[in-house]
Amino acid sequence: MARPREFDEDEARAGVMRAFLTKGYADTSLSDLEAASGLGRKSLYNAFGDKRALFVRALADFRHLAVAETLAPLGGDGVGRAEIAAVYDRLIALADTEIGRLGCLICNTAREDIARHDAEVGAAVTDYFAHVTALMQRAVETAQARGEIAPSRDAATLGQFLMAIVVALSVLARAGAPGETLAAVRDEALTAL
Amino acid sequence: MARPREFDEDEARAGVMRAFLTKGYADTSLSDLEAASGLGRKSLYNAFGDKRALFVRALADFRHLAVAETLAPLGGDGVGRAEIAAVYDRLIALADTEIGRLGCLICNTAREDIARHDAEVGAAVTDYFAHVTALMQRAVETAQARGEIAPSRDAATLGQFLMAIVVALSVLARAGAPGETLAAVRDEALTAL
DNA sequence: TCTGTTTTACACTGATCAGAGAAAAATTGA
DNA sequence: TCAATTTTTCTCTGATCAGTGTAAAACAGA
Repeated sequence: MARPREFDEDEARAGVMRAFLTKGYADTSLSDLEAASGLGRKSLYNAFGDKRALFVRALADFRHLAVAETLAPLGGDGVGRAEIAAVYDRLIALADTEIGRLGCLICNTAREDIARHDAEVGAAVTDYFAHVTALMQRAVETAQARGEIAPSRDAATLGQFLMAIVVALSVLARAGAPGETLAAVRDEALTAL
Repeated sequence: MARPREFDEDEARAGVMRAFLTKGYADTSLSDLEAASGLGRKSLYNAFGDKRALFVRALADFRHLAVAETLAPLGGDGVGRAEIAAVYDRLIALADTEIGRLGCLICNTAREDIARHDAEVGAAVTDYFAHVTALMQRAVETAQARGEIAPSRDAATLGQFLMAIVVALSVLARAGAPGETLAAVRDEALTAL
């Protein structure tokens, strides 16, 4: 039929995601993306489209990765207070790795100009935050049913608060905050429950 | 002596700060800075130095502005729980304004590549977070002395937690989160005290 | 071996970037 | 009115930007 691809698409996308994590959308050049993915420019365009398309895909890749790994404890049934704590623990452990210190691609993107002018990018940010909020709220409701959290507390309000802690931990990790600071944030957030 | 300046330096710096708030360091062009400040390129360079120098000054300007306005309740003596709440209320009120929706220049900068490679910029981020933490810790200690917060709580840990809430509110404001979300974060954070 | 198809490598485009050079314009002191 | 000084306006530079055009390379089927 035709010449086969010489690259692995998943590896290339992982490299692209890492490049955008490091420098954001605007400041990442196509040369950066070539280097990070190992692909030539024309191959990148041929396989994924233009820079914006690459970024939108990276946002989706990051969300899937975050849901599958960092937020994994909240994914199953019967999750409660322990799983909320487990997510924070994962975030703190991640902050001790090279990739984790790059922060959260969605949180980082919230600060970019493209999030304000590109509806799809803006929605990716909003939707992710809403998803984290919903996961947290569900865990709160289960925890309340189990008696781990007082039933008088509003689960939706707590869900938003617990999502904000995820955001704060990601931003502080990117800012290079020490592990003790992240642990302090986790401890007090859990105390609030 | 010589030809006098035709511009007001404070106004120009305010415009520069707004431009960097909107698009960050890397994505703000000198044309953007010209438009935002009302100055020609050569006047900008003559008065302030290069783009990096303009940015470093904008970071300092933002910090002074934040300390003098948003964090003002924490500045005096005898500040306690009410003043912590007042700071969060100011942040939430700010999020309802055009400038407030641009977020916090320091938090935004934490995500930029320049914060990782430029020591002075990185220090500006770290120092600001440390300053907010110290202000919060001091308020906690006063509140404990007054009996507003249990003396068994660790003031340093609470200070870091309360700083993280400031960061979260700023990032969520930039992300366009509704006021109810910000209020939920504030309410639960204060409940934790 | 040849044809058709896709991927690859590489040079090229016009636009924009940060910054510098040159000279006119605007002031003060002489 | 003139000299000295600084700000301003404008032009220019080499570099880099995102994206494209071209053709060689690598395969499958005939």
